[in-house]
Amino acid sequence: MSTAPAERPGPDSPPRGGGRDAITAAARESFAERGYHGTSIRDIARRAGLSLSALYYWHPSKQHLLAALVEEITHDYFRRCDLALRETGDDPADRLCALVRVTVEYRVSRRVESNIANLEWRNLEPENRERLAGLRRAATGLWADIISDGVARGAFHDEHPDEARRAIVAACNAIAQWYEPDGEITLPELADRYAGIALRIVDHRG
Amino acid sequence: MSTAPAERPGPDSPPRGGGRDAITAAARESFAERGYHGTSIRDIARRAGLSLSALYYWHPSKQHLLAALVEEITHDYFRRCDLALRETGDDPADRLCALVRVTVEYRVSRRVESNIANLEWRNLEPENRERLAGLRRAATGLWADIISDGVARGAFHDEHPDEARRAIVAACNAIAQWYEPDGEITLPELADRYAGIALRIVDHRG
Amino acid sequence: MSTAPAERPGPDSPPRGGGRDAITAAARESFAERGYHGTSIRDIARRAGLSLSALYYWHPSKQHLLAALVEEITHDYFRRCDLALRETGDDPADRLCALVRVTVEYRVSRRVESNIANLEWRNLEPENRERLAGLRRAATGLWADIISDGVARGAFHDEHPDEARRAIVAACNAIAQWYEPDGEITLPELADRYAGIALRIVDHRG
Amino acid sequence: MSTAPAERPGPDSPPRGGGRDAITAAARESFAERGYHGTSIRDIARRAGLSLSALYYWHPSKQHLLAALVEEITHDYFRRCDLALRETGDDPADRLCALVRVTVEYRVSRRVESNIANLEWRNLEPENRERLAGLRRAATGLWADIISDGVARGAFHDEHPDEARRAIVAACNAIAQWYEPDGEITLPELADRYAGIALRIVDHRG
DNA sequence: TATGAATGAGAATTCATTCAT
DNA sequence: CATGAATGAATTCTCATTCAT
Repeated sequence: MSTAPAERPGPDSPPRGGGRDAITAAARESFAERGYHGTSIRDIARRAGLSLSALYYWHPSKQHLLAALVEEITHDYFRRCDLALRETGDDPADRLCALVRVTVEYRVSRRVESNIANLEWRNLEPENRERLAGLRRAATGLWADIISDGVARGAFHDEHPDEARRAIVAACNAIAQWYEPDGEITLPELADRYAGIALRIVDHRG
Repeated sequence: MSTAPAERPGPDSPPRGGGRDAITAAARESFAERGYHGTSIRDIARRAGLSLSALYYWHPSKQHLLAALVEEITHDYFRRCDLALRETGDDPADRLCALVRVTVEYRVSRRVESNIANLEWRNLEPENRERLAGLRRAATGLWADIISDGVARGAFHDEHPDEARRAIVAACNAIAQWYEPDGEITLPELADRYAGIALRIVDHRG
Repeated sequence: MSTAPAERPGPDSPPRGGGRDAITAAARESFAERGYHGTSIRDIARRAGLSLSALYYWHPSKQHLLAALVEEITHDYFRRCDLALRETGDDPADRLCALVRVTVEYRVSRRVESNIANLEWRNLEPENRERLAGLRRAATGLWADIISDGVARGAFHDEHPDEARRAIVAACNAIAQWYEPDGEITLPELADRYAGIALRIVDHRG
Repeated sequence: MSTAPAERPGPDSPPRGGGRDAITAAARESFAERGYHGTSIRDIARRAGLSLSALYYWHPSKQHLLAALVEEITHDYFRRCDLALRETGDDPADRLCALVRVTVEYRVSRRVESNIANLEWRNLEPENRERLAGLRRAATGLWADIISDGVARGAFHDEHPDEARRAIVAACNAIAQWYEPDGEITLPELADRYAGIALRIVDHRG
């Protein structure tokens, strides 16, 4: 209810007239390209094809725009993780691979969003940051639980699960920074490779 | 002795001395804390305890300040890598571990600098970015060469050296973002753990 | 169907009557509280529980809203003065007291309106101000006539009737600025006291 | 030697041309003419013959400008009252007349300032208002003490000293709103008339 | 009658930068 | 070496107002 409509009107091209969505899309792209402080609300309005004031009709402030964006992205990512894990059995390796897969897929198919969530977090005002901190911790927990479970069951042999988790997450997150959409490597293939990397990091032994 | 403002920063940043160093230190901290665009030149001057004009005496512009910082950091990091590799034999595993070690150490002991080099790169103006791009590529080359050598020699068995390299580098870089100086883990211990992670990523088999 | 815009729907809409009156009442209160320029048309609409557009349906502009208010207040006050004097004999002291009484009563029972008429006069556009200037002069004339009549008849002995008039009017007008509705003094008592003050100012000798 | 920015103003201000004083003078005139909210900082800057930014070099905000002005005026007025009373004997009638005289003089010779202090008080932010509230109360106290002393000594016979005080003060304050500098009446003469009015209000009997 | 969506002008304030001294 | 004073452009945000529906 709070942000974008449930129905997505399409992946791109803000059509004139869809005020709110055009602004959100423009903000997303601008923040991703130049960062929060590097983006002026004029940039956003221009990109959305609207006036400066229209922006304020839909959003109370630039900060609110960022917060709404980060919130939506964070929820979206978390929901996908949750869903993927629900469809996966309880084998730790399977679960780790599922989480890696969904993350890689998200970083690739939602590059722009991923970079915002990863890089602009620090530009949230404390109030907004705190509101989302719980969700962030929950996402961390998804990884941590799988890894500690794998270690407990003897599937993973890494002795430093925190470092393993951080390394895996950092590697996956970085994808959004270097991935070029027209590269030759396919998404499933990339996901496979990162799943392999993750399994090796936790020292999985079949 | 030249007194011209273009002089190189000789000693290793004593926190507050005379003009130039105070400014550089203040800029470093400010950029790291709030990002380039989130920092005003007044923030820097205030932090340095100097007037705005003093800042312009030493540096022609805010962008120049960033460029100088990024340049220094990039050179410094690269020099350390180079040095470490020179003191290491030609065993790929040894070399990979050496590079991980020096990187982890840098990310921890120069957290602030690491974050600037990693996050503010995109705020360099094209001219400055291009001037440093070669050095960046060279650093990438250090990792790539080691890995491809290891694969060639049969020490590493990973089939996707580019992904392995990116994963290792991303994991190491991320340290600067989460490391807390007063955490209980020691630096050598941390370096060991990341060396292990790296070896597993490239699928090293002793 | 797009989501609600930034501004909250405002759950506590005042139970005011329909459109026009709600707007007038809201404008009256807002102008009194924060002044004409300190009040935005949005403040008024919000207070009236109506949309911005509804406001423009009833009033062509913010300035018109002020002018209408001042006009109504000025007429209302003048009518009361006129009425009171009509019901009073031709004894100057009686007439002066009657005018004081009606003024005090107005300043107390219509505090908000009194302050608007007194303080926001200068924010009328020249056209509106001129339209009401005659009425203002007429009100001044009521006082002046009584006083000069009293002097002529030997009832009042003040030698400076203009200053006397101004002092009496200023004293009465100021009531609207300090009077607290829940104070212990009753309105008739207050009117009596000010009547006494006025008589002393004009140096009335029974 | 000019004062440091954003600090206290010098005692003498009006000479136009030096940044700080020009701004203060321009703000004074603008606020008096159109009120705080009716004045834009552009108006002030234009009037001062300076750029918008110069204004912010000297004053941190528009509100600060108002607060500084009101503070200076209030102090100045109070100081004069205090001084005048110190030079006056302890006869209540003499003291009341002295206070009236100094007030009338202030309202006439500092019309602009008087109107600001009287009309823009409500546009001070709570913090600033509270800081000055004590001084305001002290000024009220000067009047109240004299009147209650006069009543106690049997010099004044008014039975409602609060109303008397308010009426006198309101009458004096209003002068700033109607007085025209080129009117034919001289200042001492005006002061005499108001002293007479005041004595009659308190029902002074020689 | 009313509203939702939009706008251009203008609000206060901050920006990086300059320059005489 | 360093500063105090200033500036024009840009910043975020609010204003009164409009108009199709």
